[in-house]
Amino acid sequence: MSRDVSTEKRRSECPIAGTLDIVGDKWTLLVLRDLLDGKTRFSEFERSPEQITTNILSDRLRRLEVHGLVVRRQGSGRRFEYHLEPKGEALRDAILALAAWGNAHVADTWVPPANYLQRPD
Amino acid sequence: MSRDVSTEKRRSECPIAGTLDIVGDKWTLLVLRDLLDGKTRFSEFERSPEQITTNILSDRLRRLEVHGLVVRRQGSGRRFEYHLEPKGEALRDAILALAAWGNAHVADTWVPPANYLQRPD
DNA sequence: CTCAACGCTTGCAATTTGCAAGTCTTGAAC
DNA sequence: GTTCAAGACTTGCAAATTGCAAGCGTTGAG
Repeated sequence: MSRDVSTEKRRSECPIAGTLDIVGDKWTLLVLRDLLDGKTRFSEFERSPEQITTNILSDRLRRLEVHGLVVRRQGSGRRFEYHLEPKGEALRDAILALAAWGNAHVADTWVPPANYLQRPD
Repeated sequence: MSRDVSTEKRRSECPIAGTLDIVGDKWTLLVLRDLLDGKTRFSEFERSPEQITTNILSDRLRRLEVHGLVVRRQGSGRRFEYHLEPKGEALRDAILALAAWGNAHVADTWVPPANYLQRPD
């Protein structure tokens, strides 16, 4: 679906641009949100309210894996499980900051429970 | 170029999705970065290293204005100046978090000076 | 053994992005 | 007082990305 991830060009050496070159599209950060929320299976991501389509979901999971933010493991039976690596975990603060902005500035957003996406300690 | 901003549909009531519906594309956050960095003119954004094209830049500035993150003012002569509103300013923390992730996890990103994009006090 | 659910892939349409060129104002230089 | 260049865009069309619907190969339960 999208071209070889390893040939992708960076737009600049700016750290913000570099980050967006990896996660700056319409869907990737929402998949990461679900992973931070503890979801691990393809069908769980698919069931989120935004209704990502399967081709995009599968492409985004592959990219996240290639970039090392996610690992794909065998679950029970022949099902797969996707888990965050430290590199993906590390986006938690950025995602929480986006959530905070949404609650403050976008109308009719649901206010998540106090511990939503919070680092389990 | 893009269709009427006021008819755009939200994907869900999630605050993260709501935020991304406004700023979650390839370019918007980079324009915001430049605004936080004090740039105000069309040609200044155009000169950033990522080389945004003029049609996209003009579209993104219009969207940011419609959503109230930016105001467009008459500068000297008949030039325009774009300035952040509080709603746009409020994305600073999220953008700094993305920059921090980039510096930590993306190879060859330039490390910005300590006060880069920092809230002037 | 059958059948439904899971985890995808494929093909094609619609939308968005990218590129190049062109337009309309000033404001400065000659 | 006329050129000319810079700034701020718009337009048209090609290329890339996204969205939709359907299809396919494994399980695992009944």
